[in-house]
Amino acid sequence: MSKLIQPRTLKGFRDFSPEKMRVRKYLIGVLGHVFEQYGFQPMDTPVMEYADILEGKYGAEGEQLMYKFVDHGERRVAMRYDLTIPFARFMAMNQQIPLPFRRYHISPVWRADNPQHGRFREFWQCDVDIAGASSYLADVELLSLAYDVFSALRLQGFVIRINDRRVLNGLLHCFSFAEDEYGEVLRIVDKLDKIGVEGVAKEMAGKGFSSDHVSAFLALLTMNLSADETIVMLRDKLAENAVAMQGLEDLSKIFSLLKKKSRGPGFFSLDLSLARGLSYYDGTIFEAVVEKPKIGSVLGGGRYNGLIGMFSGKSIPAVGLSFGFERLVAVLEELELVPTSIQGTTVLVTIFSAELAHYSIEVAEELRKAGIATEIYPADGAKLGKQFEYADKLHIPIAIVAGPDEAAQNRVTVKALGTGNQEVVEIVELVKKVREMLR
RNA sequence: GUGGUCGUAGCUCAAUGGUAGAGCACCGGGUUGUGGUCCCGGUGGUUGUGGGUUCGAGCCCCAUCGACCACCCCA
Repeated sequence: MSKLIQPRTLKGFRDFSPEKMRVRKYLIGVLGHVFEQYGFQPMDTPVMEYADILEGKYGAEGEQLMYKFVDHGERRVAMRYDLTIPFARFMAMNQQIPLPFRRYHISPVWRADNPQHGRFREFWQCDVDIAGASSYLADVELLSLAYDVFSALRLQGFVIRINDRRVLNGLLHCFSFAEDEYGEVLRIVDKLDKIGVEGVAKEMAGKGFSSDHVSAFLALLTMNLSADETIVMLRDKLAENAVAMQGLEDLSKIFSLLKKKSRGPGFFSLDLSLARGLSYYDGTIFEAVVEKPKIGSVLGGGRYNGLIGMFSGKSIPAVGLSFGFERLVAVLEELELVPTSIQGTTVLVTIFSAELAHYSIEVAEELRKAGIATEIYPADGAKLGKQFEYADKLHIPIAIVAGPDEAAQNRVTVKALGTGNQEVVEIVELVKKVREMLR
């Protein structure tokens, strides 16, 4: 006898039991449904790409987390790190596609990050993008879609924060930060909701930024104003910066078009302190958080007008959202928002004996033809009690007994496990009776 | 990648450095045409893995794998 191999899974990689898969399938279903309501089409890309396709797009930190290796043909390859870069590559390779192009993509990506709650090395992302539309109207479509997704998932409180990199850059310029400092400043500012104004001020002082500029800048970012008031205030401040003004006007139109959505369970917020880490965003940026549980952002996104051009040489404006699939799964599980009606088997047909197995199979066929998910107990010697127990454990709502008494009269006993009520019915009445019991 | 907490039966957890246990789950019986409750009995462990210290290690030390937490970064 050879030694047992220790069963184990790689750090940050998981199995999905049927129970876990049920939640995931539900989420995929809701997401896909809303996306297709908005006209987005599904697509997929390979899990591996040539390394140089992905390299240099995610910053130095991102690059360290990328799974890279040399394949059997000596090619330098990398595992998909997100869904946006492969999409950009796809667009560059498929220039016959009519623009604007809307697609969605729900697939796993890989990052060699240290795992934590709701954070894994293999995890699913869910991207929705519109390529070939530079207008704020594309942004409005996506933000409206995000709102509808969260509503469809029955999330009670959520905030979709919106900002614009052009506005942010304009402000950084106003406060005399040098252009090569923007990235670092924004990275620190992004922690505002986590470490507070003082924490950010302290960290920026630590990096040697003059405290006058920093405190005035932070005061502006954290002013407690409505979106409209913020825009009015900034029009004044950014008047001489054409690029920033363009961003501001886009924000203005976006907010005015989204106004009527905010009467539901969530709202949109113009948040000047929202920065987002990824470097390819160059216009609007988005992020969504749920009120509970505290799990970080469940959605990120923004405009990346310059990205696709890196592959095609021809600039194609684009804007997209990336839902945090794993975090949404965690939210649904913790808030118990997955409908219990999403079951597996509806009916278990018991096997009375080997001699009567054919009768049980006939009964099961009848139910399956009617679209009722039915399984037969796969053993011809098990006691009925054991078979009922099995049905009960799997929360199968209905069990059928097809014994000699029933078979002799072309009947079966149909039992609702929940109430314990049972009835003997003719085979021709079976489907009707089962449907009735399910109500 | 850095720092910390933890790892004992399928699950949740006990066990002064001195005989590895409980509850639940599982299997069998009470109940050979009916589950959930109840009663009785039973199976189950190289204590994550590999070394070391010790007369003796689940417990102490080192390494390693994994989970979680804080950084980093992000979904």
